Amino acid sequence: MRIGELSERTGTPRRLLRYYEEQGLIIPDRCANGYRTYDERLVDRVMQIRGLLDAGLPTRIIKQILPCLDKPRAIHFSDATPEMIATLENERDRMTERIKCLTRNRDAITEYLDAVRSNNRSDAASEASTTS
Amino acid sequence: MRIGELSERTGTPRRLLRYYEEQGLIIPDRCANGYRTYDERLVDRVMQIRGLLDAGLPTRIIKQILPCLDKPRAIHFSDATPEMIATLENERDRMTERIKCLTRNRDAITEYLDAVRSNNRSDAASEASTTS
DNA sequence: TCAAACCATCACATTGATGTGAAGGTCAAA
DNA sequence: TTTGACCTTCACATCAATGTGATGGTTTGA
Repeated sequence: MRIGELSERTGTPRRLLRYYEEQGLIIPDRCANGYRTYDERLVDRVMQIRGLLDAGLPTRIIKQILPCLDKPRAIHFSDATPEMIATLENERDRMTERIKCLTRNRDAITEYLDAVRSNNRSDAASEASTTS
Repeated sequence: MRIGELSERTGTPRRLLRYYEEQGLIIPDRCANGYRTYDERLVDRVMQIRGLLDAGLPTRIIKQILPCLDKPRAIHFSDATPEMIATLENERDRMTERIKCLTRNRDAITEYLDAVRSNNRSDAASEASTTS
């Protein structure tokens, strides 16, 4: 598919698809006229990239971890230098921290919302009992 | 405590502590000479802010959700306008998405690391059997 | 009392992710 | 064959988070 379709299907501005390419996150083919042409699988890949960006990872890191997330992965064992492994372990730990932080705060929001809701219910109840 | 100590205890540059204040995330007192003075509790608060920033939330959103994460929270019910509730529900959902994305990818990294390790083990084993 | 180590404000720079638009090539349909 | 909807590259702009440094006031200890 061409860039327009990928853009529509992933909800990503064309500008950013080119940017991700520039950052080495995706590598489209080119057809004879110079147009980029994207493999079907890049739809998921782009959404994965967007999710990771939204979760605070910079493209530099995403580029490093992306190749390790594919199966079959035997192909990528060559990347597994000790430095790379250390990087991955470090990023995994940072992601775990992020998950903890997000979970904690999300749960607090949920709790707050529950409290507000039950508060409103009792408001409504007492109002009903005084106005009727 | 003053800004230097808070900076040390949270690992946060002074510049950023002032920035967070400018964004309305923390509100230090001032002593007579104009120096900022921070409550003990702001240590945790700053680390919470940093965690959320690192997890991809912008200060604008952090500012909105922070007041709802405190207990006792009865004080903050006044903030609970319908728009605020909608915002919170929306942010909660986005956080859930982030958590899912991070978890999925972190688990994939873990899986990759496990695969690499077992691969290295079998390398070592076969090398041992051929060289000894 | 003077130096060192704090603090203040202000301002300009940078970086990463994005927005926007110009100038021009390609292609399909009227 | 021309129009409109694609595509290309290039460049400049913006925004949030952060770095850095200038300039100057305050406090503390030798």
